Amino acid sequence: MKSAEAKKEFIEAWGSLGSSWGINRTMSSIHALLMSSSKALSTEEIMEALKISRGNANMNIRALIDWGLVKKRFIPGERKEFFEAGKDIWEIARQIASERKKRELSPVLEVIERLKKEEDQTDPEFTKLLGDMQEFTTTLTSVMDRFQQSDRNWFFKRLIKLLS
Amino acid sequence: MKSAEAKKEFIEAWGSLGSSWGINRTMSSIHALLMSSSKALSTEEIMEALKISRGNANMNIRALIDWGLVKKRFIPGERKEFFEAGKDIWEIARQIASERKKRELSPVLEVIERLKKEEDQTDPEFTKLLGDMQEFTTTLTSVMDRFQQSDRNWFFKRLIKLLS
DNA sequence: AAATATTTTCAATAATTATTGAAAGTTCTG
DNA sequence: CAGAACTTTCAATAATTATTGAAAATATTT
Repeated sequence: MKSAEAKKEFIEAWGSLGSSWGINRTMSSIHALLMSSSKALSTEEIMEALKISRGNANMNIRALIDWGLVKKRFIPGERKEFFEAGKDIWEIARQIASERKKRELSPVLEVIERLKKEEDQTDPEFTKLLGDMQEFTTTLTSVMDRFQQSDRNWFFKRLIKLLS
Repeated sequence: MKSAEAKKEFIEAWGSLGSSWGINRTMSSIHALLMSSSKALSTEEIMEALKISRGNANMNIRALIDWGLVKKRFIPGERKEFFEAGKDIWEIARQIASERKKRELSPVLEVIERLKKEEDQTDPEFTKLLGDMQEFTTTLTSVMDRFQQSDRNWFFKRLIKLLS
């Protein structure tokens, strides 16, 4: 299979993955396109490759930059902007985990924490549920924070140890 | 704050959480309702509590059963079905992780694996990306499998150790 | 087996989310 | 600073996803 064809399939698969996890399909497609590209691409090239409008391309490129997954790249002599994605898969995973935690986990955890403090404990089972959830998320958050702070090797080594 | 009010907020928060992670909001709301209920509920009670139609209630209850998060409960003397959700948060997390992996991760990983085998390696950077992804997902899958198989205490203890 | 209770299905509709494209805004160049 | 190149915004529209409600199917009782 030709590399170009494989890239297309990869872009489609990555787009579906994002889509099924609540992320705009175009956003993840652009991300996949840039990850699999050997050079930085302009908005035009992205529009062309994915057959999308300028507005759509622009919005989703901005979102990717906002997520810290894509960076602008200035090319000497060129007037327009070029974009490139990081290719270190551990760094990418770290970044996505971090952003999702910030955007789509923390707000809910804050609600649970507040309810735990404020609810009148009429139903002991419900009180227990809130307590257990807090304990669980505290542990999970610690793991994720370690993952965030750590360099790849540290976390990797620990993981291997955990699995042995 | 009254327990009933806290439960309502919890249901809303859990619904939003599901929604932002690509899960039907009604499905997660029903799950939250059942988790926070001290007794098994009938379809009517769920419809009433969440102000949803019978069809919607039925479909999402089935989905929750399919995900292994909710079970039917027969109540002596009652003709209709009652439903209850497991309340062990570690078990719930394990179940959700397992289902999501099966439904929304594995299909993509299969594509990546196939591409890695079949692509012609014209672009070394792209070949590396596929390889790195496979390595990453293999590690992640191992961790998740351990999490699946393990009892709570085993994983918990290891996690504490990992963090210390 | 007819009447009744309950569950399931699914076409129609509603609600949400994504996309377009053109106008407005910005930055650069001669 | 005028014009050209490029980027951003956003109202209109399209596409997708969720929900309803009533009919069909199934199960239970008399």
